[in-house]
Amino acid sequence: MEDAPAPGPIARRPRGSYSKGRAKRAEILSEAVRVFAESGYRGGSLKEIADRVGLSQAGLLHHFTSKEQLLAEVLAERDAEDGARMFPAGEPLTGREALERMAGQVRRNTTVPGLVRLYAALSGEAVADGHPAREPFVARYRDLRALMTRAVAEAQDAGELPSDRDPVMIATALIAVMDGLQTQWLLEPDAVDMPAVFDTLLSALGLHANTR
Amino acid sequence: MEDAPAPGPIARRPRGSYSKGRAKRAEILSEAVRVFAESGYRGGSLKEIADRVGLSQAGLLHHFTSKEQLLAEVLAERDAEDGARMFPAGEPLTGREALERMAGQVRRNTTVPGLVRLYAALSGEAVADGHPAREPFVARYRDLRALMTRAVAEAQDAGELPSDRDPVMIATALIAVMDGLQTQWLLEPDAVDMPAVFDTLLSALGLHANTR
DNA sequence: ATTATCTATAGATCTATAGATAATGC
DNA sequence: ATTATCTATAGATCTATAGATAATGC
Repeated sequence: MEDAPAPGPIARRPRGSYSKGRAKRAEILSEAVRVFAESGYRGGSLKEIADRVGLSQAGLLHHFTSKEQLLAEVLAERDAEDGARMFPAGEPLTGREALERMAGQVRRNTTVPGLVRLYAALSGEAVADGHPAREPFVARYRDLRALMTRAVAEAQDAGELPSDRDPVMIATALIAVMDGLQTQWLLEPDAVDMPAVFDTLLSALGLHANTR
Repeated sequence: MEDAPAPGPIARRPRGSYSKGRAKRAEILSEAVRVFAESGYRGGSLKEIADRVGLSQAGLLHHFTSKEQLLAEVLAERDAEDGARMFPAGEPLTGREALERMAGQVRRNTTVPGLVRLYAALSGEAVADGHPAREPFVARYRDLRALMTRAVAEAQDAGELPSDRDPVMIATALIAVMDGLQTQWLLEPDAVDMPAVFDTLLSALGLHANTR
């Protein structure tokens, strides 16, 4: 009805962010990863993040309307990036390949302690009712279980894994090992060889080492 | 030299706590478990604990000199209790028995979500440098790995597990699964059957179901 | 007399908002 | 003109301590 640019008070239209703003926003996101990794979401303060990117705390909140929104964007960014690495869209993997990607991720994790810390810290908090990371984490595990369950079932069909086990159980266990290893490794890196443990488990489960 | 009750100013000697005090102290400890389980150590406040046991926050600090000391006592108490259940002193277990105790603990965990939450929340925070729970957690995992490594090696020697795998790797993996399952289960209890996953893994690893 | 609690308070934080000023780009 | 920042501040917390009062038990 009144769609035409009404000659009302003043015709103002948003111009969008400047390039300087976009750069600062990205900088904030990556520094937020570090701070949340070190102190968790509750423990990490906006002031700490702001200081590290050279802004006042109020200046930071110009880019993100609340601490919660900042966390949401951090999680969305990490999920997109990590997911893309493990299971690139448009590149269908065989079951075996998916399992090997998972092992590859475990190997890679040893080189990015910061990100490992982020997930360890956040998942610990996220189990609390009403925590802003709870829903994202629920969804993440749900997806991951579905994905890995399919991979395990496929590997079984291809005769690369014994078929007498419920793929859901095996998939859930593999994800659990991956997570549990991170906690032990973060606490005592020299005492826990994450990739070795994971590979040992895969082969103990009967994944026959072909190319590996 | 001056050991005799010096006739100094006034001969004062501490009398120890009254029974009412000891009871309150125990009450505080068990409520602290709940609060730390719900909100973690950082997120859990002394006021919340004090309210629940019917004390003022300052009144609570009469029994524990600091929040950190309260946490230390919570951890010490839980460790003693949980450790005693899994590996009772003076009752030597065979490797197989130790593995079955572990499976039993996984089963039991499904009945005590509060305690599971406590460990999930605290281990997430504990990976941070300087966190008061860090050292206790490092020690706990170190001990647990040693214990389970011995159990796995023994089970191998007894021919109940394939012997071609490094017992340290298997032990570390089993502990990791136990922990990782808790996170997934806390987030979506109905989607994760912890005992079933753990049992499936044990049998997939070749632990032949005798009595089980 | 000693322990158990309370009220009050100091001293730190923390997040989010209001309102001003500086920088950027149609 | 709009975006990017800043300073200032409201309003909540939080832990720990000081100093008073109430309860307990040699």
